[in-house]
Amino acid sequence: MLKKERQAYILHQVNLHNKVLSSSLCIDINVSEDTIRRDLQELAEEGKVIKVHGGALSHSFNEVHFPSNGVYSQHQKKTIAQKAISLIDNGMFVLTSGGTTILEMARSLPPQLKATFISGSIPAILEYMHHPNIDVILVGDRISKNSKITVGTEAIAKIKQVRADICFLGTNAIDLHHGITDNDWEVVQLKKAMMESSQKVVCLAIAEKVNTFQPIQIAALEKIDILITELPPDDPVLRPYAEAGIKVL
Amino acid sequence: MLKKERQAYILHQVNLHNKVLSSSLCIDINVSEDTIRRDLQELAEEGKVIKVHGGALSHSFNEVHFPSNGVYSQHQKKTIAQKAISLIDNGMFVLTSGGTTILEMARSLPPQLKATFISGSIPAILEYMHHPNIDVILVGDRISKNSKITVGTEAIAKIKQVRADICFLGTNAIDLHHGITDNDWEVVQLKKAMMESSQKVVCLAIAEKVNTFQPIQIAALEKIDILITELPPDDPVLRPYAEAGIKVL
DNA sequence: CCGGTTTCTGCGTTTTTGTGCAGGAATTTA
DNA sequence: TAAATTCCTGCACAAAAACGCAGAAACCGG
Repeated sequence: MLKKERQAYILHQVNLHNKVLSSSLCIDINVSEDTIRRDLQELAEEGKVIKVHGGALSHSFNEVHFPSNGVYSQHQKKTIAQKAISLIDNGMFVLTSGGTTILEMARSLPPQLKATFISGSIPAILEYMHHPNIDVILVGDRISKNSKITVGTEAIAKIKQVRADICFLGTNAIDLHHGITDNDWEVVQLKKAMMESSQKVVCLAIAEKVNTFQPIQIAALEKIDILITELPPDDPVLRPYAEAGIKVL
Repeated sequence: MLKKERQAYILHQVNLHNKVLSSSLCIDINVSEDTIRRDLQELAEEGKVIKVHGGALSHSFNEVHFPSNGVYSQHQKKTIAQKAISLIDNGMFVLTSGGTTILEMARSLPPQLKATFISGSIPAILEYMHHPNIDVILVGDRISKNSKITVGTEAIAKIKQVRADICFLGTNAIDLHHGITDNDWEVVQLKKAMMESSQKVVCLAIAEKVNTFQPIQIAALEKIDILITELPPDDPVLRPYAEAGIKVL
């Protein structure tokens, strides 16, 4: 069998099934694994397949277009993300809400981190999926198109079954009187459930949102364990929160 | 034997078998390998064949190689998508699996369609989410990074609770003996559940996948109500399926 | 018919290409 | 952490290609 012919066959298989194992290929066409590996390598260099350990993947399937740009206050959110990540250890169960700050965190997770992330936020899930070592649990239910997150009783029931180590909430508004607040009733229900299911509750908020409030309360300040903003922990704006017993990072 | 005559013969062979080995040719026409090689070279320069190490390939062989848009067989899949969409009416509950064919269908849904779509496939969900009038139910559980779909007992249990009107399966392999088959155990479990929960089962498969099979069976042919390919319904390849009682579109 | 030229073909040698194998490194899995 | 795959590197060997060359056939104008 000719080399080109073989490669065409491989490419065909990959496109048909979206993936292919080198072991099965070398039985199929009866050549050594080395030959297959070299073929896959060439095809990968030409950009026709994606080579992975043990085989190859179709290019088309793996390219999920994700809108990574144009995030509001991206720099601040990156700072917040870094602080948040320092709270995550290997083996942890992590609950996260949606929101661009969470998204930024998801993108910044170190590749060697092994943990389990649970979320109903589609954009966040997309990011977690790209991570090599993270197990992803998706919370199902009806999808709210506005917030791109699953909402509803099913979702809440599922979250309540979880016993997570830590929970990260992208926070829309936080102040001393009202605690954390939001403007979407369904999302509020969800976040409440998330807080109940976690040992530790972490709020991520850019400084702009500190000392603002929204119509619906998620929880009082006392329920929050840690508050993360892009400001240094000793910033005067944050002083009252620290005094209220919240650990400020 | 004249040179022209020889080249005509070679060209004929190439077009007939899509490939040709210089070694077999030189036994065939009883000339030295050099002569054959020179002939092939000329034919290649004229663009009539593609010369490779050890022989030559027909041009058609190589043309199918890589569609620039990224999705393999996109045109066929668009055709399939159109046929599939004709089965969906307003108000229906629709279950869908994952796969690029389903994705193509999701992209082609008419904007005025009002229906409820249920799926665990992340790429499909992304498409449904962009649709103005569709309610989207996401099936939750652990995410399989390979197939970008939720798998596991929770997902299966949720699907079994559903009573969908119709179920669209992206099909990896279908043949008369084995029915529909696949190579990912978890995905198979999921598809089984989907079939059980639906009034009507529709298989979407490009013609290439018809009359092929994979290691694990999803269901026997009898369980399928409708089969959609890009071919016209009366294509001889599909005749046996129609005779087996499947409605072929 | 005849030199001279061009084209075609085959042969021997040198290069290049393709393939498999052995070992050790790296990565995955139990 | 240990065992098992899989991957990579260098190597050897075989097949094929490239190259130069020479003999043979065809072609051609006188």
